[in-house]
Amino acid sequence: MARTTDARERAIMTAERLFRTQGFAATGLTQILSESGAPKGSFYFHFPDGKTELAREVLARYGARATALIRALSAKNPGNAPAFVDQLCDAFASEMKSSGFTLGCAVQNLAAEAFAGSEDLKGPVRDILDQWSAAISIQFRESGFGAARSDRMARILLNGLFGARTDSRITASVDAFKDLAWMFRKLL
Amino acid sequence: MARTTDARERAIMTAERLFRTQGFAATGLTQILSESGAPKGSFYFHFPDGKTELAREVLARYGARATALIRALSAKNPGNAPAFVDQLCDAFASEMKSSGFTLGCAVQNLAAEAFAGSEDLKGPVRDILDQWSAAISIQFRESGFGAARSDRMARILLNGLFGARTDSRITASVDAFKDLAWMFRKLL
Amino acid sequence: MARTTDARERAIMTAERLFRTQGFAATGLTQILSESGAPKGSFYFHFPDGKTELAREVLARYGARATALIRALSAKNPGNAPAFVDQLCDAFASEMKSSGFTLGCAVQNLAAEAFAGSEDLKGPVRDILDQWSAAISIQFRESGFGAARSDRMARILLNGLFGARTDSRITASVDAFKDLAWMFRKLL
Amino acid sequence: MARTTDARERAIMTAERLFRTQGFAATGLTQILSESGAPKGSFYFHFPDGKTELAREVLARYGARATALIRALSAKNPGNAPAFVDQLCDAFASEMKSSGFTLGCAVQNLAAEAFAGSEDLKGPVRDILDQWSAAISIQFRESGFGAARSDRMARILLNGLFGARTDSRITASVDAFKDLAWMFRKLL
DNA sequence: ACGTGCGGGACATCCCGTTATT
DNA sequence: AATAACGGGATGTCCCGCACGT
Repeated sequence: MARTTDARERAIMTAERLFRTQGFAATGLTQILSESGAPKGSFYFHFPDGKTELAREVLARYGARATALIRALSAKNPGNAPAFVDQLCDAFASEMKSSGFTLGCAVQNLAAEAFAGSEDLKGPVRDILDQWSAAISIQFRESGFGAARSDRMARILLNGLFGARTDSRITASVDAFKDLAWMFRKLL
Repeated sequence: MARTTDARERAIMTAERLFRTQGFAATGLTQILSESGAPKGSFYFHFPDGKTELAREVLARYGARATALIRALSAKNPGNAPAFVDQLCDAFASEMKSSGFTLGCAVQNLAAEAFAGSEDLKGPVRDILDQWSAAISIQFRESGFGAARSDRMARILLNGLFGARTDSRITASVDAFKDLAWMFRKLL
Repeated sequence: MARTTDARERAIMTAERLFRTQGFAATGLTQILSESGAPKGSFYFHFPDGKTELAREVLARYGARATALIRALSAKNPGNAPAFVDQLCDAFASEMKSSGFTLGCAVQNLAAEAFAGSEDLKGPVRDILDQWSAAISIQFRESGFGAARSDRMARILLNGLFGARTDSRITASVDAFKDLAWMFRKLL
Repeated sequence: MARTTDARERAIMTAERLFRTQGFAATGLTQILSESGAPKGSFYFHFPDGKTELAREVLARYGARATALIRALSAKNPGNAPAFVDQLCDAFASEMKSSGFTLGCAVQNLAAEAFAGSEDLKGPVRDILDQWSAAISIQFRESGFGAARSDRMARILLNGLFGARTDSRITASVDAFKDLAWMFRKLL
C-alpha cells in the first residue's frame, strides 16, 4: 500500500538540516519532530529502528544528492577537469554562503559522532565515500588522467572539500573553497 | 598557591580524548569524571563554567600542542618545506594509527557541534585556526615563498589535514595523509 | 458466520505463553502481535476491549484446559485418590520441565498483577478457582472422603500446586511436585 | 561519610509495597518516587543500577524480615513444631487481613516477572528461598524429625504458604492458611 | 577540594487505543 | 479484516548545575 502522508519524508529533511548544523547527539527527536511538524505517535511506525534509522536515511539521501551533483557537473564539463573542479567548489561555496555558514557535512558529522557508539552507520558512510570518490575519478579519467592518478586526485579533492567546509564554518567565508580551486588549477 | 591535586588536569585530558572520539554533546560529565577518576563534588570548583569551560581548556591545550608540533618540525627543517610537510603528515598519520583510527580533531568536533549553541567557543576556535595557519605560513616563507602564497598554502595544508583526518577515521587507513603529502610535493 | 482467519486464536495462544512467562504488564501488545504473526490493524476488531479482553480469553482457555485435565485424570483413576494426585503432580512437573521451567500459572500471574488495576479479572479468576476446586473435590468424594474434607483437601492440593510451580520456576527443578505428591500420600 | 537523608530507605519501602500489590513491571519509578516523597534527581545517585537495584534491595529486606519472623517463632516454640506452624500461618493470615488482602509475596512477584528479563534477580531469589527453607528446617529438626524429612517438610510448608497467599488474595479470606495449618497438624 | 544529595528537565523508546481508508 | 497513520502520554534512564557540610 502506498504511503499517504509525507511525515516520514519531512522528518528526514528536518533531521538532515539539524544533524548538519548541530550534530547528531545534540539534536533531539523532539526537536526534529516539532520542527518537521511530524506526529510523535507514529515516529516508530515510520522509523522502527529509531534515531539510527533516521540517520541512515539522512545519509542515503545526502549521499545520493551529492553524487548527482558531481555527475551533473561532470556531464556539463566533459573532459574539462579544471572547470568541473571550479564549479564543484562554487557549488559548495554558495551552499555555505546561502545557509549563513551554518551547514556542516552530514557524512562528516555522523562519522565523527556516531562511529563511537553504534556500528550501523560505518558501512553506509564508507559506501558513500567510495561512491563520491568514484564519481569524481571518472571525470578525471575522461579528462585524460590515468586511473591511479585519477583515484588519488579524487580523494584529495573530496578531503579538500571536507576541510574547506570546516574552514568555511569557522571563518564564515568561502575563501577556503577558492583556495582549493586555485590549488587544483595548479595540480591539473 | 600551588595545586594540591591533579583532578582538574586529569579531567581535561580525559575530556579531550572523549570529545575527540565521541563528540561534545555525546560525552557526559559523568563519563568524563568517572574515566578520569576525578571527584564529582569539586567539579564546579575546578570548572565554574561547567562543561563549556572544560571545552575551552581542551581547545587551549589542543591548539597549543599542535602549534608546538608545527614549530618543532619547522625548526627541524629550516627552509625545507617539502620535508616539513611530509613530517607533519606523518605525525598526523601515526597518531591516527596508534589510536586505532578513532581520534577526531578537537577543533573540528567542537566547531561542528558547539557552534549552534553557545557563542563562547567561536572566538577560541578561530584564534587557534589563525595561530596554526600563521605557524605554517612562516615555514613556507622561510622556504622562499611570498607572503600571500605562503598564507594560502598554509590554509590549504591545514584544511587538507582536516579532511584527511576525516577520511582516515572513515577508511581506517592513513592513505589520505600520504595523498596529501604527495600533492604538496607537486605543489611546492 | 465462520471465521476466515485464525489471527484471534493465535493471538490468544501467544498471549498466554507470554503472560505466563513474563507477566501481564511486562508483555506489550506489539510483542504479542509480532510473535503470533497476527496483524496489528485488526487487533481491536478482534478484541474490542483490548488487552483486558485478551487476558479474559487467556484465563477462560487456561481454566477450561486445566479443568479438563483434572476430569480426565479423575476418570482414569476412579476412586483412587493417591494415583490421581500423583498423576496430576506429574502432569504439572512435566509441563514445567518441557518448558525449561519458565512457565508460570496464568491465574496466579494475572491475579497478582491485574487485581490492583481493573476489577474485570477478579470474577473470572475466582470462578476458575472454584471450578478447579470442585473438580478435584469430586474425585476425593468418589474416593470415599466426606464432602467438607474433600473440599478442604482439594483446596490444599490446588494451593500446593500453585506454590510448587513457584518453587519449580525458582529452583529449576520438579522436586516441589514430588514433595507435594509425597505429602498427599501421607495425608490420604 | 554517613548518609544524611532517608530518601533511599523510603523508596525501598514504598517499592516493596507497590511491587507486592501491583507487581514489578506495572509499578513505575514515577509512582514509587512520588509516593515515597523521594526526589527524582537523585534516584540514580542512590540506585546506580536503577530499578533492578531497587528490586534487589526490596528482596534483601523482605527476605531478611521473613527469616527473622521464622526464627522468632522458632525460638518462642522450642521443639514444638505444631505450634510453630500454627503461629506462622497466623502471622501470614493476619498480614493479609490487615492489608485488605492486597499484599502479594515480593519473592513470588519478582520471580514471576523479572526472571524473563534480567538475570540479576535469580541468584538473590534462590538464596532467599534456601535461607527460609533452612530456618524452618531447623525448627523441625529440633522437634525431633530427621534431617531429610525436615528439609522436605520445610519446603512443603514454604510452598504451601506461597499457594495460600495466592488463594488468600483471590478469595479475600484467610481460609487457605487455616487449611494449611490443619494439614500440618495431620502431617506432624 | 570533596562527598552527598537535590532540582528539574530532557533523552530515546515504547505504550495502548483510535482513526480513516480499503 | 486489514493497512497506514496518528494521539498523547508513560517508560526507565541520564543530564547538567547547584546546594550543604566537612
